[in-house]
Amino acid sequence: MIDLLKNLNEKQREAVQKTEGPVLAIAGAGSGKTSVLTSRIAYLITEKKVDPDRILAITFTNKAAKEMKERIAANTSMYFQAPSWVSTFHAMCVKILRQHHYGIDYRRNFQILDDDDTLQLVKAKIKELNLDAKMYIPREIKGMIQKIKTKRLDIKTMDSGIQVVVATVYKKYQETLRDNHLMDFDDLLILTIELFKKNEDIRKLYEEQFQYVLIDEFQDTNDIQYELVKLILGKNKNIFIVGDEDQSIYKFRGANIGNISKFKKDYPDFHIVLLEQNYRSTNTILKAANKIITKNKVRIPKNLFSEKGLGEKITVFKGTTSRDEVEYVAMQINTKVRSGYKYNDFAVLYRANNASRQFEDIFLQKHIPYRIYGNTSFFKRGEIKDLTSYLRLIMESDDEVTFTRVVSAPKRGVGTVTLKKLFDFKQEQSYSMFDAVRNCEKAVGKGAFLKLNNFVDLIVKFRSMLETLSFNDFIDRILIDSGYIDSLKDDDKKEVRIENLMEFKTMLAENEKIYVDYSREDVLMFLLEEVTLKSEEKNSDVEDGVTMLTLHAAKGLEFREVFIVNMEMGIFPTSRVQTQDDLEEERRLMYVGVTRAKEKLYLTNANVRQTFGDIHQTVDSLFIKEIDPDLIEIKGYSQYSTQPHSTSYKPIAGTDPVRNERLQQANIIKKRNLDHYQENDLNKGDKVSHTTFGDGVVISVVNENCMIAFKTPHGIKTLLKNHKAITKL
DNA sequence: TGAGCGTACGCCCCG
DNA sequence: CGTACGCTCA
Repeated sequence: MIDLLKNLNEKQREAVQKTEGPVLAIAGAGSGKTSVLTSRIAYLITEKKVDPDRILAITFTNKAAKEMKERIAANTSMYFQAPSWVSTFHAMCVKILRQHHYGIDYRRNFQILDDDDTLQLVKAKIKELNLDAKMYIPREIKGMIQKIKTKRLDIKTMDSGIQVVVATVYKKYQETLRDNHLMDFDDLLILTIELFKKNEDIRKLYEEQFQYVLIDEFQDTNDIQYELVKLILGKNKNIFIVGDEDQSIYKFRGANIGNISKFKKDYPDFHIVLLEQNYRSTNTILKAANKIITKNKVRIPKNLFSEKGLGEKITVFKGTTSRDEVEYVAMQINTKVRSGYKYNDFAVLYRANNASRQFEDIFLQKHIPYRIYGNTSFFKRGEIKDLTSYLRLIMESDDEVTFTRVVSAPKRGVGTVTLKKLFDFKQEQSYSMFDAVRNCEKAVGKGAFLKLNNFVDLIVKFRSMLETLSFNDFIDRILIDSGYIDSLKDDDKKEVRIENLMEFKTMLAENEKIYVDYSREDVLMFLLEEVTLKSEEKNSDVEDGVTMLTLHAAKGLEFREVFIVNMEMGIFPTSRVQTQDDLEEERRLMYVGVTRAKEKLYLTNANVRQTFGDIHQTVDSLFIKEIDPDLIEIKGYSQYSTQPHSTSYKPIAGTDPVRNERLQQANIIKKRNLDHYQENDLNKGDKVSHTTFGDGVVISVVNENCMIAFKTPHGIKTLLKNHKAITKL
């Protein structure tokens, strides 16, 4: 037990040992937050003799949950089992809802729709309402629906313009989900809240079970998550929350930094612990991070420091092309590995998942082992979606989205018109999907009726095979008997698709061995759940490899050396930034990225980049300029070098000089329109027009910001003065 | 009514 | 460059 506290400083120890009552730990980046959390749980189990099952620990990602479980197990040695309630909010909710599904009138095997599925559904609803998808963009409507749900907005008050449309689509969308025993990610939380509110006895069960509740990354919880926590706690006050406002990066999904203040109000007798000392990074890195984050106006001042000395300077590298950038990263890694570093010591961080591609290509070429975290692209591949949809349909017959997909893979001569008739008929008669098919002859006509019934016969046949065949044989039967494999024969990506399907099959087979005590239907249910809820970890079998991940996914992790790549305006910060708030969120993301590095930080970009098939000249990320130049050394073709531009440029080893020259000489380099930035000469009283908010009047201009009053429903907005969306009238 | 083909359009993060 | 949708033809 003494071991447990030995490696902690005084503040950390305090956070571990203050087990009773509400505790708020403000934990700066690298302040040993995970150690505190795991030590606290281990301390509760070993010292306070708390039953592991009576501890609830909520993490933000599945990866964090997994890591925490492992560390607790290590800390408590072999004597105690790790708590089974270490999970994300969503995973916890699924567990509760499967158990008490009857309390909210859902079937036990309800299905969870992922983002793509919900987008499809929103599209379908927009079409159903005969709305113009050009005017009402499905993506945006979906975003607004999500906002209604996470912010608990009252749709009755939505009575102007587009809001009426959104409210209508929302109602339809929600109806479809409920009628078909489907949930989106927000529903998992909302329905758990509903379950607890409707069934006090069930809520009480959990209040009594969980004696100790711990929540990580509290600054990124949203309103419904807060509500849920309150319900689970009830009268219980043993709540431990950890947070850092500077690392709040999930506003886009409803995260509310205000939840920390709310906590203080709701639990006025809270005990606060400040973890300020950083144990991770050199002071060069911390200075850069501090400097960047102080540009944010909305924050509590805080300064990270460590005892690690200054360390190496931050390297800023600008390649001519994006290929140069990638080659440089690869070269740096290889050089260092030759001098004794491990591939594990490096991480490549990017703003968007698609950036991983070019790194994958070059790493493969140069035999640099890597793994990619948190990329769901494998499960989003068409063929994998098709197969999982088959599995869903075999288990859950009422799902319109899935039915639509499977009935056309392969094509069976059933199209949109027939399906619309079928679904309308189903709705009218309140039939289940399969019952609707069996009785729809009058509604859809004889030909379509036969086709639909043949299809349902097939699915029913598959269902009967589930209990008798191994997963391996089961999947083979589905792929062959459905004609799916045959339909791929003219596909030029046939080999890759089949390879992917086989990979998925192997995954199922492996899981089959784990869940031996469950019915096969349950195993399938768990697997589908996992596919939806958890993101893949590609190439996880690599023992020593470079980690590639998004800046978001990097939160909570650390590496000896970190490359933040594609540091260009429009990529990072993203071109979607419109308001000062948006920009501050991007800046926090930069702060998170910078503070992942222990010893050395690289910021890289390229002078020209190909997007949408066009080659553009890029502009450096403003975050580079926010770092004190004394902390930086410049490498490569760079606008910062003392002899600006091409005079100082020398082709980098391993690149193709001919290609570079061609790029520079030929007249194919189009000036990028500086993304979304332009000089706007705005003054108080000016009339302006905004692409999203319409006409407005400038109320004030302060530095790079301006306040503009728009017509209802937009009202007064604080925007970036030089944003392209603004035009002076 | 469904499927195939051509055109238009898009830079996201997570559970 | 890639995909998703709309139009046209069978």
